[in-house]
This record gives sequence, C-alpha cells and structure tokens, in this order.
Amino acid sequence: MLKKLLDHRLIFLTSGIKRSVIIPSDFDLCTQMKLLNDKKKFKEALELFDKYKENNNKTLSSYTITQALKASARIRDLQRGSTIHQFISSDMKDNSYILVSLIHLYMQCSEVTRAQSLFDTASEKSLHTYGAMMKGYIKNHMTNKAIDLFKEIKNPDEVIIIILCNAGAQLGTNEALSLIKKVSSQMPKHFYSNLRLLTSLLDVLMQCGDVKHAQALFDTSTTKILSMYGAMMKGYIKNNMATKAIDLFKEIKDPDEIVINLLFTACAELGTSEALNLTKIVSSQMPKHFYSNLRLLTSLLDALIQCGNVTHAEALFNRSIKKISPLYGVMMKGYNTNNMANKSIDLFNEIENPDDVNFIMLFNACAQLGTHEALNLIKKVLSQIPKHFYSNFHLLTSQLDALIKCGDFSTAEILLSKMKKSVISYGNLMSGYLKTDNPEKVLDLFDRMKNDNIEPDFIIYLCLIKALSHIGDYSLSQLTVQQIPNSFLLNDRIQNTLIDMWVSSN
DNA sequence: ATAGGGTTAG
Repeated sequence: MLKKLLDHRLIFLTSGIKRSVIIPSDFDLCTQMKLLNDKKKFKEALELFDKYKENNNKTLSSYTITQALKASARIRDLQRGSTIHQFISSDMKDNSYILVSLIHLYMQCSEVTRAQSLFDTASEKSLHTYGAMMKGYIKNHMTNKAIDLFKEIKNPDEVIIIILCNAGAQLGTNEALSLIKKVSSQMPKHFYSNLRLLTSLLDVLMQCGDVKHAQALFDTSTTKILSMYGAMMKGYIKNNMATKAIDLFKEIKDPDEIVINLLFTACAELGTSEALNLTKIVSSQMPKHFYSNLRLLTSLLDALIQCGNVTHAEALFNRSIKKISPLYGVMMKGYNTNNMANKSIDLFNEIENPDDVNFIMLFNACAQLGTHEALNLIKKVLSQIPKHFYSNFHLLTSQLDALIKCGDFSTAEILLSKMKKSVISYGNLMSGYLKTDNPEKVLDLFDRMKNDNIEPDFIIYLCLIKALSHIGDYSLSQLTVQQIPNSFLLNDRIQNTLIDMWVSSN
C-alpha cells in the first residue's frame, strides 16, 4: 500500500503547488496514521484522525479511512468505528478495502450480524473479504461457519489456507484434521515454501493430535523459522510430550520471548529438578528486558513454583515493579498448591482489579481452609464479582466447591440450580454430602441428575455406591445397582466399593 | 485490507 501512496505522491509533486496543498495533507495524515498503527499506537492514530477532521471539511481518502477503521478495530471501539462507517460516502462503500476493514471492525467488536449483512450485500466478494469473514468467525468462536465459508471458495490463496488452519487448530477434531490433510495435498506445491503457512500447518496438525505428520513436515523443511519451533513446542506440550518440547528448545540458537515462554510451560508441566535447573539457566541467560514481559514472567514463576522453588518465585514477584492480575494469580496458585492458603488470601487482598482466575484461586484457598472465616470471606467476595465473570464455568465450579468444603450446602444448592448442569458440579455436591454423612441427599441428587438428562460418570457411581453402603438397605441397594451400566461394573474400584456395600447391608 | 508460534484456572 505504501508503494501505491508513494506513486500518488510523485504525481502530485510534479503537478503543481495547488494540488499539493490539498492532497498531500491527507497523504501525510494517512502515512502518519499507518506508522502509528504499525507501532500499535492506535489511540494516537485516531486522535490524529479526529484533529484532521475538525480542521478540514474535505472528503477523506479511502486509505485514511481504512487506517482509522483498523485502529478502531484493534482497540475494539465500536462506537467510533460505527461513526466512521456512517461518515463514509456511498460510492466509497463499494471499495473493497473499506468493505474488508468494516467487516474486520464489526467482527472484532463481536457484531457478527452486522459483519454478515455487509458480506451478504456486497456486490463483489474478493478473497480478502472471505478471509476477513473467516477470521471473524474464528474470533467469535463460530469455527464451523468459517469452514463452511471456506468450502465456497474456488481458488483459495495462501492467506485463506492459513486462516483455515487456524480454524482447524481451534477445533482440534479428527474431521478438522482430514479436511486440512485434503486441502494441503491439493494446494500448489510452492505454498509449502511459505513459512508462515507451514507454521500454521504444523500448528493445526499438532492441535489435532497428528504429531507424526507434523514431525515429518518439520524435519523435511530446509529452512526453519522460530515460529515453526514455537508451533512444534506448543504441540508437544498439548500432546503431553513436554520432554520433546524441551529437546527441541535446545536446538534453537537465538530463542525469543515466545519460545522461552513455551519452554517454561514445558518445565512447569514436568515439575522435576532437571526442569527446575533448566528454568534457572535459561532465565538467568536471557536478556534482562525479557523480565519486564509480564506474560513471560508469569510462565517463569509458574515453572519455578511447579518445580518446587516457591522462594525464588516470591523473590522475582516482589522484584517486579509492574504487577498484573495474572502474576498475582500464578503466585496464589503456588501458595495454594503448597498448602499456604492464608498467604494466597493475603495476596488476593492486594489486587486492585482481580480477574476471573484470581477469584478462582481465592475460592480454592477458601476450600482448602474450609473454616467459618473462609465461608464469610466467600460471601463477602461474591458481591464483588463483576457480572460478566458469571459466564465463566471454571469460576462457578470452584465457587461451588468452596461453598461445599466450607459446609454451606444451602447456598451451594442455590448456586447449582442457577448453573448450567454438569457431571462435575453434581459429583462435587454428591461427594460433599457423602463426607458430611448425608447419604439420602446423594441418592436424591442422583435422581435429579437423571431428570436433567446428565450422563453419570465413574465418580458419580462411586459416590452412589458409597451412599448405599452408608444407608445399608439391601433392597434399595439392589434396586439402585441395577441402574449402573455393565461397563462401570467391570471397574476395579467400583467392584471393591460394591463388595463393601453388600457386606454392610447384610 | 484478511496471514504464524506465548501466561495463571475445576
């Protein structure tokens, strides 16, 4: 695009002063906005845009509007983006650059319907338009829609295939894997020399569990860029092969922040003393400014804690000038796993804007204590949780767990009735009733589960048999056990628990 | 204009 602009400028420079007063000012605006956007200074780019609009009544070029839309999309400023949309002249609305930018804007702001209607009414649909729609669907977790759209495309280019790989990686299913394999075998061979495409391909193969295929592809590539190592390491971690991820890391000459981050994740996964040594060596050898990357620091602390060195993690945490919620979260997790729930709670009280994970960690700490004070804290915190966190299933589950562990079954029951029903939450409440010697409640919950059409799992049946064992009613036991599928009756632990039950009811 | 690999969670 810059080349096009430069061409414009050359024309205007040679065509007299009069034009150079009007046009180059918009040109300058556009170049400056692009520079700011490239530096991720989106707000500044938009301020410049506003200032220019105030002082000039002239129509803006499509290049400038594209930059303004891009900045609005990146900061997810729907209000501003819509205003610009209204401001666009009708003949410019057919411009394909503007169309793509508008779709991108609405998709980034989760306004899928508005993006869809722009797409549907567009007179011409370019590959870029399809690409923006597909990317938007992925962003809004409507992955299958992205794949459906892909199937409409006759000659996908490299970018479209990259986006398709992203969709496949998000799904991680066998269906996604076979689609990717089919598409990659049919695409022009020279696409394989596009290393960004190759990275996405490695990523999707790994996320769908085809480690061997990814390895073969990685090994045959003569040129290997860092992102390819990153995709492989991420894939090994995902497929529980952390050691392989570490081995691959050792082959990298100049690791960047991303692959080091992946290394720390792998080390955290292993949690061995070798992993601890490696974490210490790499963190001491990496450039000092990496420590101010808070995402990287979070992984580093996690690795140290999981490998058992809480003291070192604490020291680094205290040394960090800037502290973000995830950094508190990882420390709280560390205290929780080391049975230091009180320290975890103290840390929570220092957080200015707790995120969802912070709340989860607090609930875990309260569950660990199981005291009356802990219950009071849970109730105090409940009123502080922002409403949008209530869609986070993890948060509700750990909240339920904390209430049960602190013995507040009535509040737990209310929460369960409001939650999306699941085996996990039922199992949690059942084992709570079992521990507090309420076997009748366990049977009651089992019936409610059946009414909710939830498929019981191993844990549920185990709780059920133990509850029957507590009650000790032979005919009730016989009647209930008939409902357990044979596949579960073959399990050793189920069989042992059953034996205990028959003994106690005779 | 749409394009790659990264943190904490039941």
